[in-house]
Formats: sequence, C-alpha cells, structure tokens
Amino acid sequence: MENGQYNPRDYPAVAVTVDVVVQTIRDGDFQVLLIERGEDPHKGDWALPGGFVRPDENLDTAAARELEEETSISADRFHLEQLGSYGEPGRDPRMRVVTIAYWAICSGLPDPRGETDAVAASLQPVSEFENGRIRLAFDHGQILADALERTRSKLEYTALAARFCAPEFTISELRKVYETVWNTGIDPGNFQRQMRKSGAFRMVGERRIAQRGAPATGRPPSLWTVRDSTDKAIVEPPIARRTGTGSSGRR
Amino acid sequence: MENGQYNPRDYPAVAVTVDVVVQTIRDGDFQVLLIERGEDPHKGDWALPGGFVRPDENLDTAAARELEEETSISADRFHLEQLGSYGEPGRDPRMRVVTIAYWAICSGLPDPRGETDAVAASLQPVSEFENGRIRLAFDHGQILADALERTRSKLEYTALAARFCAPEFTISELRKVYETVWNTGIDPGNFQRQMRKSGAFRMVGERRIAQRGAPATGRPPSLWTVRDSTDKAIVEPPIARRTGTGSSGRR
DNA sequence: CAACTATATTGTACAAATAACAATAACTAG
DNA sequence: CTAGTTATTGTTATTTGTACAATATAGTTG
Repeated sequence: MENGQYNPRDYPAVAVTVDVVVQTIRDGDFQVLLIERGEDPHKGDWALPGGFVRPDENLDTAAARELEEETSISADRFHLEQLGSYGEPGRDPRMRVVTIAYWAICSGLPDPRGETDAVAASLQPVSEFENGRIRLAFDHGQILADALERTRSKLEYTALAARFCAPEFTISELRKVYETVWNTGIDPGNFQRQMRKSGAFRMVGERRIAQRGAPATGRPPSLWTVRDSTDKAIVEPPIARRTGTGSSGRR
Repeated sequence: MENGQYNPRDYPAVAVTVDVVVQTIRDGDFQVLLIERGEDPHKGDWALPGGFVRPDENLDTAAARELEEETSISADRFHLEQLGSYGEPGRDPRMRVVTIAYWAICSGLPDPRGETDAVAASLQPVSEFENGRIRLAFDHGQILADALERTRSKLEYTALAARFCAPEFTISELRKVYETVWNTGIDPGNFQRQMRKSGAFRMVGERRIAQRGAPATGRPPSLWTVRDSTDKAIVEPPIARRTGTGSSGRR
C-alpha cells in the first residue's frame, strides 16, 4: 500500500463504519443490543448499532463513541475489543461500506433508549438469534455469530466473565455467567477452586450478608474483584467448555 | 451505521488498504516478507506489502491478490487470515488510510522478485525485527508484532504448523516448525504421540527412503498430511508453549 | 558384514491435573 | 433448635503430562 505512488482519486470513496455487538446478561439471560431499522433497506429488521468513523477519530474511539451514544453509559465500564472487518462489495446496497466490527461486554445495562437515529434500540436474547427467530439486516448476522463465538472462546482463558458482573462479585455469580453464556452446567466445587487458583481475581470482602437481589439464603459468599482491570488477566489453566450440557454440571 | 439517513459526502473519503504479513520458514529460520520503500515517507525503511482494495473486490480477495502479486505464488498455497484493522488518523501522513491487516503462511517461498511498485521485496528474519535491528515504517511494526503473536498462539491449538511444510511432511519437520517459530525445544517422543493423537493429521506413507534435503540418515520417518485442508483442524489437546527455552526440550 | 551413528518411534514411571461426588460450613426462615 | 440453602473444602479414582529409557531401522565406516 504505502509503496509507490498513488492517487486517492484513482479509487472511489469507501465509507468506513464501526458496528458494535454489545453483550450483557439480564435476568439471567444472555442478551445483545439491537436496533430496529426504521428505513429501507431492511426496514423493520434488526441490525447492530454503529456509525461512521469520523475524520479525526481512531477506530477504537469511534466504537466507544457509538457505544456511549447507544447506551448512555461511559465506555470505560465496558470491555471493548475489535472483532474484525467486513467489506463484501454488496453488503450495503447503497454504497461501498467497509465496517470494522467490535464487541463489548457490560453488566447492568439499563433498558436502552431509542433516541439516536430515531430508531428503537432494545436488548434481545441471544437465543432468539441462534434459533432463527431473529434475523439481522445486511451481514450483521455473520458479525453477531462471530462475536458470540469470540466471547465464548475468550471466557475459556481470560477473566472477561467478570465484565458481565458488577465490580465486585461472588464466585457463584461468575459461574452463572459461564453457565449462561455457554449454556452448560459447571460443578460449583471445582469451579471455586479453579478460579481461586487462576490468580486472576482478588478477594475483597471476607463475607457479605446482604445479597444484591434475592433474599439472603445459604452460607454467605466472599466477594471478589479482578486483579487486573485492563482485562489482560489470563485464567490458567483455562476453564473447559463443554457446551450443550444444560444440566447441573454433574453426570 | 446503516440506521437513519446519511450522505457519503458528509464524510471525507477514507482510503482502505490491505497489508499482509507473509510468514515462512527458510533455511530453518522464521522469516517475513518485507518491502524496502523507495519513496518518502519512510524512504529506505522496511514496510509490509499491501495495496488498495479495489471497488468490486472483497477484503479477502484483495489480500489474496496482493499476496500473489508480491510472491507470484497462487494464493491457495497459503493460509490467509484476517488479523485486524488499523486506522489511527495520523498513521499515514498523506491521507486518512484505514488498513485491514492479514497474515499468511506459506512453505517454499522462492526468493521474492521486487517487480511490483518498483520496490525491493525480500525475506527477512523475524529475529532481526524482534531484536530491534529492523524497524518498520508507519505502524507496520505493531501490525507485524500482532501477527507474530497470532501465529504463535494459533500453533498451540490448530494444525497450521503444517502450512510451513510441504504438502507431505514428517512429524519431525512439524516439530522443527514449532521449535523455530516458538524458539523453544520440544521432546520428540512426546510430540510424536501428541500429533498422532490429535487427529489433525493423516499418515500417507508408511516409510520414506529419499529425504528431501539432507542425506538420509537414521530411521526413515512416516509421511503425513493434514486431514482437513481448510485449516479448520483443531489440535486437541493443545501443544504447550514454553517459549524461551532454546534447548532440546529436555531439562 | 559388524560396529557405529543417527533419527524415528514406542515404553515406562512418576508427578500433576481433572472430575465426580461427599462432607462440612455458615448462614436464613420458621 | 431444625430444616433448607448456598458456599467451600475434602477425597479419591482416573486421566493427562513429562522426563527419560529403550527399541527400531536406516546409513556409514572400517
């Protein structure tokens, strides 16, 4: 590319956008943020939130901005990471658009407001997409599928599951994240040990009495937080993913 | 992005390019294909091969085309995969350029010809880059570093190491790939078993007498090939990477 | 041809990790 | 106090990992 001489005008303009797959767990359900399109093409279909990259903005910043516009939550409360680029010539019938897809994780996402672009944003269950009841516009179905696989894969060897939780969380809450995202069951005892040994987390409270939501029952758990807030923490050894077993983790 | 109304002219044109990190092993050395820049900016520095994405071309195709132009080898002899996008506003001083980086692996890369763009292409040892003796133009150093890490990581759990070898290879040749790319030593016996058990490879020849390069010595090895030519094969369990040990694999 | 060398491949044995499930701990509700 | 519930720790059989030894099968040399 940067070799030889070239002239921008030799090549037709390409629009560069960012699209973001915003993931959360709400009501024990793995969900993504989707936009209901108000105009053609694909009017009435679902799509990923996104927008143009501005002239003086880098890609990560553009994604963070879209994230904040759409959720009205500060981007630093998210894990935000690039997924990949999608640039099939015909993916948008109106013009050549290359999009840089991102994926994000956040906990405690409030019910989205549909202000931006005058379209309705809402959280939809991942299951609705995966069983075919929700179909996405453009190539956003492919992007979403890729993002989900990336998330599920990264849970294995990183501490990202904590991003689905409040800043302080219990090991059981963490386990529920795995079980929800992977749609599987995990042995509580073994999971407890794995997480403690992984070194990715740090205990912050000896005991906690008042549970967050449900009425307190059972032995009070200890509270934990991520040791490295930059999401670089590695869970070693990785947590084995045995997807599909919707059971309790025991045979 | 594709929500609401927009006008392409509201946003300045962005140039979209692809850059490719072409990796090979030559003379037992892990090497990458670099271009010596003939013009400013960064005249005389090294850079990654790449070029503009054409109007009717998708991103993968553009990367494959660049690959073929630069190496004069059919792209289907490569493993080619997207790495990520780099779009910092100032990364190219001449204009806004967003590049989609790719990484590729090939065996038996001939000495490159520098025809394209009238610049000199050549294979350079990765070690020269990593010890700082070779510095790359633009943000290509970051791209290269990311690509190397991706390759090293993917060797752990995929059969991609075979892409550094001829279509048919011995387990020892495969082991040398790991040792070269990871700069480590691996126990031959254990490696043999792991590869046989992984199921990623298929034995194609009981024995082979005539070695490829060196004069035949030692017990003749059996010949293998990848079971799945689409590079989707998973090596399970993964090969443990203990980088840094430049020894024979034994303590 | 015997001995030696070199690489490939299989064996072996101990250490470490995994996985299943049991048992105990620490609370709340009644 | 008793029952119910979740958290956490114990226990154990099995599997896996790792180091290194032994064997296999060639070429090479005297």
